[in-house]
Parts: sequence; C-alpha cells; structure tokens
Amino acid sequence: MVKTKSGERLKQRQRKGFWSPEEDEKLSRFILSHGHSCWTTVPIKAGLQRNGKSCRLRWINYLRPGLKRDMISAAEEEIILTFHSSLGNKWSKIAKYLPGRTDNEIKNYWHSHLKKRWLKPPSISSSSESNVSCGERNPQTLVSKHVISFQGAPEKKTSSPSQESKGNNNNYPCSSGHEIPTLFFSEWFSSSDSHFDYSSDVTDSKHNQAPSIEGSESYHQESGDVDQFHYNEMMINNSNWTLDDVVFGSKCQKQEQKIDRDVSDCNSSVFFFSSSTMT
DNA sequence: AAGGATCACAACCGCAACAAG
DNA sequence: GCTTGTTGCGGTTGTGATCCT
Repeated sequence: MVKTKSGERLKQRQRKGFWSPEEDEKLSRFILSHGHSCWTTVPIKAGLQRNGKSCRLRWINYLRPGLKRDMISAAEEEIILTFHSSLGNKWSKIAKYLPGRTDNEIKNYWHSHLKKRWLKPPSISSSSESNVSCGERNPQTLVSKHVISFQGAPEKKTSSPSQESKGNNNNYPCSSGHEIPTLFFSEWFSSSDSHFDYSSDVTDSKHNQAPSIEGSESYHQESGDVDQFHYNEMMINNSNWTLDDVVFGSKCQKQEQKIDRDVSDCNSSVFFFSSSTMT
C-alpha cells in the first residue's frame, strides 16, 4: 500500500501491458543508481506508473544485467529436462542452474518446446540435438554432473554435456550454452559503449525486445546520472561488493539470515558478476 | 493475398511465505 | 499470536509473429 508523505493513499493509475523503452530506461536507470530497497516504492521514485510487482518482474526477467537473450542451447535444454524430472515445476530452482536464464524463460520454454517432447514416448533414435535419450534419463547422474560443472566453473566449448568441464581454470561458471554472458557486470558497466541500445528498439516491431548490451552510448549520455554510474562501477570494481550488494541492496542482507536457502540464491544471482571482483 | 491456426513469449494474477510492527 | 505489507513463485492469459491452407 503506497502512501504519500502526508499519509494519503496514493491513487495511481497504473499502466499495464508491454513496457515501453522509456519505461525500461527509467527503471534500469533507477535501479542501477539506487538499487531497490523496496519494490513498492521503486515505481514511485522512478517515475513509473506501474506497480512494484510489475517493476520487479520486468527487472528480473528482462532488464537485469547478465541475462542471456540467445536461444536456449541443447545442453541447457538437457539441464532443464533433467532438473525438471527431479524437481518438477520448480522453475526458479531450475533457473539457478542456468545462469543468465530466468524462471519465466525456462517455464515458457518448457511449455512451448519441451513439454510435448517430454510427454511423448521416448523414441529410440532420440533427439539429434541431445546426447541423452529422454527415455533413458538418469536424473541423479546428470544433475550432479551439471552441478559440478557449474560450480566448478569450467568453460565449455561444446554443447555436449559429456565433453564439458575438462581442465578449465576459470573462476566463473560457463553456461552450457557455449558462451558466458557477453560481459561481466563491471565490465559492462564501465564500457563506454556497453549500455542499452534503445535505438535498436525503434525498428523492433514488438518494441520491448531486449535492449542490446552493445553499441550505444545513448543510455549513458541521456541518463544525466553519469556520476552515479561511475560511483557504482567503482564500488563494484574496488571493493568486495557484489552486484547484489549494489543492485539488490537490502535484499541479500535480509536474506543472510536464511543461510541454508540463500547461499545458493545469492550465489546464483551473482553467478557471473561477482567472481571477477571477489577474491 | 487472405485469413485462420499455431507458436512463442512477455506480462498479469493469485497465492503462499516471510518479516516487521 | 495477529495483522499488515512485501516478495517470490508458479499458473495462466494476451498479443504479436509466423506458418499453413
């Protein structure tokens, strides 16, 4: 329930539906500058006519740095299938093993691609994209394999799960989709040409496609918040702060109390970004 | 080329869990 | 212990794009 200083309930006409590039920019700029101590106040402070829930969803599923926007690879698909077989529809849990992917994305992918295949009787010839037959899955084996793979941070050059994690010393995990996210957050942050490219959206018929990470300085230039950007960058690069500390602010502090559950939660959300700054 | 069917995905909704007062 | 507010999750819906006839 949102109230003004005087205590009056704020009567806002809240927008629904697809997000415009302007709204995306406002939200991104605000969160990158201030974090979100409380989602319900974010739209107010950011000047958005949305509810906090919508802002949170938009940020998590779309604007958050580090999200992968490319196709889900065969290996990622395999992970989804594997974990789904053991976890069920726990999309958020499955998403933790697929850095850069959101629960929503995985859920959608499941419903549009995998569900039918999974429900189908396994064919002997199996999928040409997958090295493991659906009918012969061994969740335990595969799960542990992938967990080790991610946590041990190997870079994988092939899409075959069987070929992953061989003698790589990188400290960050690699997506099973062949590529790690384009940039670490701090790198993305500090790169002069690494901010959202809304110009590309102009030609996008859906206009809410993912802002391109590369190619535009407009975001930076138009934000009028350069100092805050550099401040955040500095905080990330020169301290032990993680992305969560900067962006997610109080959330992880709050969650620290719930260690068991949250070690994995926080780790997963800083999967890529923190490793280059944490020693 | 037109129009219906299907697909893909962003976003909404409702509920449960949790924290704070 | 109860109430209230916030957050996170999973199911579902709406809409634009693409395919098919």
